[in-house]
Amino acid sequence: MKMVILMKLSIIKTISLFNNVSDSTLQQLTLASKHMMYKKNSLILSYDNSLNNFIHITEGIVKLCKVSLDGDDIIMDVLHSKQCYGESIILNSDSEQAYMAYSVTDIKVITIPIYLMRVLVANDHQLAINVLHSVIDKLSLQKNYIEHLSIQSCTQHIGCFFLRLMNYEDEKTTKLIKIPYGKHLIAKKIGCKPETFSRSLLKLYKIAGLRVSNLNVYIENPLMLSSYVCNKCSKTFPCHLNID
Amino acid sequence: MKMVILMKLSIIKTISLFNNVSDSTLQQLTLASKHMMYKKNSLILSYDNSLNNFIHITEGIVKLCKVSLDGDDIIMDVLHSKQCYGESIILNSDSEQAYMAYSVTDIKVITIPIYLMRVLVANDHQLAINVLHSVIDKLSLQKNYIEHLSIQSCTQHIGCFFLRLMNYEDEKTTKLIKIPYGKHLIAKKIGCKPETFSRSLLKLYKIAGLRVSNLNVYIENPLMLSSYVCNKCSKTFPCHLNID
DNA sequence: CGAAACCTTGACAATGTTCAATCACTGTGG
DNA sequence: CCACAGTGATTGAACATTGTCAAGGTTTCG
Repeated sequence: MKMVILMKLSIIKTISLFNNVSDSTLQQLTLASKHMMYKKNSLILSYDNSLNNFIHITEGIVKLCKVSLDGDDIIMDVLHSKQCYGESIILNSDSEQAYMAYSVTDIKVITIPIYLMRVLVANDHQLAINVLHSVIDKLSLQKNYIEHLSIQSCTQHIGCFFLRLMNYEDEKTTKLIKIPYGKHLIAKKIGCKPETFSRSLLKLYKIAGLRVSNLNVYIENPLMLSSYVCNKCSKTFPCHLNID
Repeated sequence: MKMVILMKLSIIKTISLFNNVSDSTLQQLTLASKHMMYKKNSLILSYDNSLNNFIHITEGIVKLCKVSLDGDDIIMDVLHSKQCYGESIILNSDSEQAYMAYSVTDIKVITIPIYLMRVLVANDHQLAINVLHSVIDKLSLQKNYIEHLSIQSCTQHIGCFFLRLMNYEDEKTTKLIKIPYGKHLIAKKIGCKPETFSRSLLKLYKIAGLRVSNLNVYIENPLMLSSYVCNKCSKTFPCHLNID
């Protein structure tokens, strides 16, 4: 039993949100955390659960969604490993924030009861600062996202997605990248229809020699791609966004 | 001189971000704050200034912008009285976050050096919590905004804007509202061209009897409007957003 | 009154969506 | 191992929405 707790502790310690927090905080987090594995396409958090749990992705990819009145599901976010969800409900468990979470690949996650997070943030100043940091980062990413939404065409969005993926996969600008999840989901995340996504890939081939086969993408001319994608943006290539 | 400081203090105390912070914090905020008035269409913060100042709008309307590579300006946000800008740079003075701020109407604002905010947040737990609260609220508003962006048509956006304005102006659903700033700016904020904005107003007239004359808007059938606007959203009327 | 800024309108181009048909890939059971 | 169903991806044609450009109308304010 002790072994399990030590292992949990060592994992909790690797989460940047918990850097430099007090030993007491670490201990409580460790004891209350649940470490779970799920198969691809499982329901991780239902509407209700998402209001009561903070979640950290240790491995794999998770999508957050809502269901619209006419039944379609809306992709709110796609989380990769080392990302988390639930800061927003620490101070304010607003039902507007209730999402559903599904695994997109096989995953490992850690969940922590939100009431505990609430207590700890109220008492551990360092934890509060860390959470603040994390939320501010998300806010910045979202602002960039909104900026992109209002400026870029669909084709530019997709190019942008690949450019960031390139950045993310390798510090040097790789020409060969791997799509992390299905095109259907990418299209939804970007906010267009799968058909439009397909056609955009064709355009990107003409523009920058971007070739897709299966889940592999080869970009012949990354500079050309970035000049097409980023020409209307306020920032210069490479975009310093991670996957958001 | 003492009178001025007392007045400043009393104003600082009304800002919800500073609720329940320590007396020492209040005192430092009061001494370091600058209370300014600007005429309509003035530059409030340049790119550089916006990285060094936290700003709170006491009265009037302010717009935050960036300039894109091809010279257009991009509206990042429109702030109303009691709103503030600068939490994002308290922990991370990232140049991506540098915006320019212009007054849209005559305004009164308070600025506080960001380095002071940084020190105070690091030491005053209550202040850190308040800032966290504020940032989380903004994050939620942005998530809703993104949801709307990806779901609604331009006409729906505009209808949504008016519905929220109705909510904001009066607790009861008023039928008569006043546009707070020029249509040009609304269009940019919503993310469409002025021409499209114009045409959308016509559609809204046909749908819900929405009439615009000058800066006055009369909505004959608010329920009809909300059913048109909100049919694809995950939330029901009335939308609990304030102006964001 | 008249200039400048703002708003509206029209015709057309560009972009994205819808719907239907087809193709390709995957996994299952015979 | 193959046939088959089911899912996901692509393509085409018609359609809807939004953007662009140009012209003309309105409001505001000196």
